[in-house]
Amino acid sequence: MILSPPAREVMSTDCPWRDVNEMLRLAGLRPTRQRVALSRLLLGKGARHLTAEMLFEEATQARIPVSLATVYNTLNQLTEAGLLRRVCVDGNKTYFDTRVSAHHHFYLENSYELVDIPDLDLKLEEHPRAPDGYEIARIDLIVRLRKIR
Amino acid sequence: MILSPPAREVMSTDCPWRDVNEMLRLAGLRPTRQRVALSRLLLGKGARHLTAEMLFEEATQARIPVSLATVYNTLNQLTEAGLLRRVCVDGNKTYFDTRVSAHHHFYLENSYELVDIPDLDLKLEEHPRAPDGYEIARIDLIVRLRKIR
DNA sequence: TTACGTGCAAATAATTTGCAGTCCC
DNA sequence: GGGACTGCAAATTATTTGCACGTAA
Repeated sequence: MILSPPAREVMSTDCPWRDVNEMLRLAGLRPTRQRVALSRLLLGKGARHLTAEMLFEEATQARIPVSLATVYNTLNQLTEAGLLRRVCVDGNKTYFDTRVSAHHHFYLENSYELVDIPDLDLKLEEHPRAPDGYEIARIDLIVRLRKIR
Repeated sequence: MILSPPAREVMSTDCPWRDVNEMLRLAGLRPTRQRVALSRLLLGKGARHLTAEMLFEEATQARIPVSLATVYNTLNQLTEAGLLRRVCVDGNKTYFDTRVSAHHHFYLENSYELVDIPDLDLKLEEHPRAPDGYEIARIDLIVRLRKIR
């Protein structure tokens, strides 16, 4: 089930209980303890880029009892529902981005961090038209950065 | 060891024996049976996008006795040497691109195929400047395509 | 000769899945 | 109460590595 953008906008601004519950319900997911807790961690503080392992770690620190498998499942379900976006950087780790609107990324090769590129900095390319018979599903632009010296 | 662009240009245009041998030697790799054979498959016919598994399959069909591990090792060594470029599309498969100069890709989501975007079709974006202290290592642009209907 | 390569099988790493028990509606 | 969800452990997939043997210089 795909959530329409406006619905998402409202829900993710901050993170009071009812909103997360409702968000999950709208996404067709039962608001269980684990899902609610993970959603709050994810969406409670602006744009974030997390791996499953990172979120699991955070949950553990926050004394939220949840298994790694459930973290994976939840991330996949929220992605499915359009509440998260999968970002692939280097093949051996999958990042999940809490900002789902169109935007691009810097990848810091030294620290393995993913950072949003401010829209202002990017007068977007006239992107190529899709070949006949195809439509553009999405455009991923990743600028890989390396520390100088 | 990194090969300078001009050297590469010359070597990869076609694929006579001596050139591949020399190419490998210049890259600091001993031109063994397997490496020579794999290099010819890779570089013998224009731009290609292959996974290790695909190359292994091709080698097997061509009666080239080589192990999957050696295919992986060779791909990594050639990438290291700047003769191939790693492209990450969806996290669970690594593609190797035989074209190492700057260019971008279409990814066909239905067939899991990677295709070069003709340079003509892409008036390149004024790409964002790197933040202070960083330099741009590389820019990856992937336009994901989906078949219409 | 001798260091570098190769093949195989075993090791890793990230992620998924099967299933028995648990919890929301 | 019943189906959806969770946790655990086992399975999968892509890739890497250790080591005995082979081969190019």
